[in-house]
Amino acid sequence: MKSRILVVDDDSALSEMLTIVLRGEGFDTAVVSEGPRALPALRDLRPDVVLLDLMLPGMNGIDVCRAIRAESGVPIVMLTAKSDTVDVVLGLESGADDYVIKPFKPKELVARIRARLRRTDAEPAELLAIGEVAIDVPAHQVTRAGAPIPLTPLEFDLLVALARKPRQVFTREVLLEQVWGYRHAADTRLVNVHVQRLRSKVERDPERPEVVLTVRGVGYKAGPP
Amino acid sequence: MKSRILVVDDDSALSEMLTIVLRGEGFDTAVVSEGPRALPALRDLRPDVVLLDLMLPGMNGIDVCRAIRAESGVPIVMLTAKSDTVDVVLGLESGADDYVIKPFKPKELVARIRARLRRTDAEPAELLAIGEVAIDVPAHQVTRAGAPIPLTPLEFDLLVALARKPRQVFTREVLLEQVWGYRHAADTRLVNVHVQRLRSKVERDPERPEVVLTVRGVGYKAGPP
DNA sequence: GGGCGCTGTGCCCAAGATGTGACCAAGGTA
DNA sequence: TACCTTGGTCACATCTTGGGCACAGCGCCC
Repeated sequence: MKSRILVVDDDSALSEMLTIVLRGEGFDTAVVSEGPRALPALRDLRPDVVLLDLMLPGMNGIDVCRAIRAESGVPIVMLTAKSDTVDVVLGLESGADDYVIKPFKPKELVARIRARLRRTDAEPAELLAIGEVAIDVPAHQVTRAGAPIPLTPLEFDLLVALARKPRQVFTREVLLEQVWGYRHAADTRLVNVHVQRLRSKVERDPERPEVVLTVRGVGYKAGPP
Repeated sequence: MKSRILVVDDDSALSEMLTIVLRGEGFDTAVVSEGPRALPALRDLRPDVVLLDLMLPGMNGIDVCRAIRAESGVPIVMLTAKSDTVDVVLGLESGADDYVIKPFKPKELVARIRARLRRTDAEPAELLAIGEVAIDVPAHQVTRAGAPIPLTPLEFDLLVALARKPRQVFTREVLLEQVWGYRHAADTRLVNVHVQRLRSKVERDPERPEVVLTVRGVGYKAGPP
């Protein structure tokens, strides 16, 4: 059974691109280019996900989002122009479930949509937290105060491994085994380097880590409390 | 051995439902309906997981969460009303480990709790205490009245060795063997020096040790319980 | 083919941890 | 009291550990 996606977007070039990408990934798609037409389309098509561009003429994307949410629990993924946190926060408050920042990679968008589809019928998201950093494991996304933090796959796995047992110390050997899959300890400096890279992205002040802490002579652990 | 779950929730309908579900799944449960009662319950019951309703508005759930975290590493799973609020909550650095978004299916909640238990149960938290000094072995952390005390690896090992058999006297030779791994006694003054360094960090008044006591002519022992 | 992002490795440096020697203080004994 | 043994204190040299670059190989996507 194909999943149906409703695209609400007034930029015809973009919506055409989206249509091609999504059809190529095996989704059914429909496009409406004006906000007010989103609601009728929603009722007719009963899409599984709504993809909503925040920049719409006539009706603000936020208002469209609220209107949709008022009468349906359908997952809404928003497209926003910049990483402007104000937009993101507004969007989430108005009922959007997820957002993607332009410019985005088609693969990323698709991944995000698939994650959203999985989540509605399966289990709720596995959400981990270290301090004010949130980790959405199935969506493969890390955010700090709502702002997304891009991580490489390895960095993500490393962070998740630590976050799943918060406050517990992991030796470098254990991390090599759990994250890298190395059976017998190789060069443990590898871990140092990736911890440092992870910190440079995740920490507010990498000089004073709060998320990934060093336990000298032992290893690392996910931060306090 | 049944796992104990402490439910902190002021919504009696919900907490009743939770009790039924969790008992049906083989957990022991206890419910407190007011935030301030959570801490005493925590000390009495020593639950394996705390299930904490955020109880918006007012957000006193956050305060309860912080209070719990200040004195225990017990896993905290939060119930929150909407996915929108998760980011907000995270910004408050409450110290929760996991979040479940309402409305949730009972089976999902149980799955999440089991996952959390699996993570922490793998290595049952080894908690030692000498007087008011607490030692969390897997976390490699020592605290006095909630305040963390930084120790070097050697100092930590030394303290743990003593704390594992409180009141039992260890000769310097035995300590050298257990902590340093020296097979045949080297210079035992080494032990003196490190005991002294340990005391300077751990003792309230290093002149009058209460944690690491000297037994003249024999060795050292962990202070009275 | 070209560019880019991810990963792994080598090298250097600073901070921290450890071991040792010398000296002092306290307690016990003749 | 004088002396001896035991433990505590301090200072310092050395070793270890972790962090910070820089760079090379590789795979992937244009």
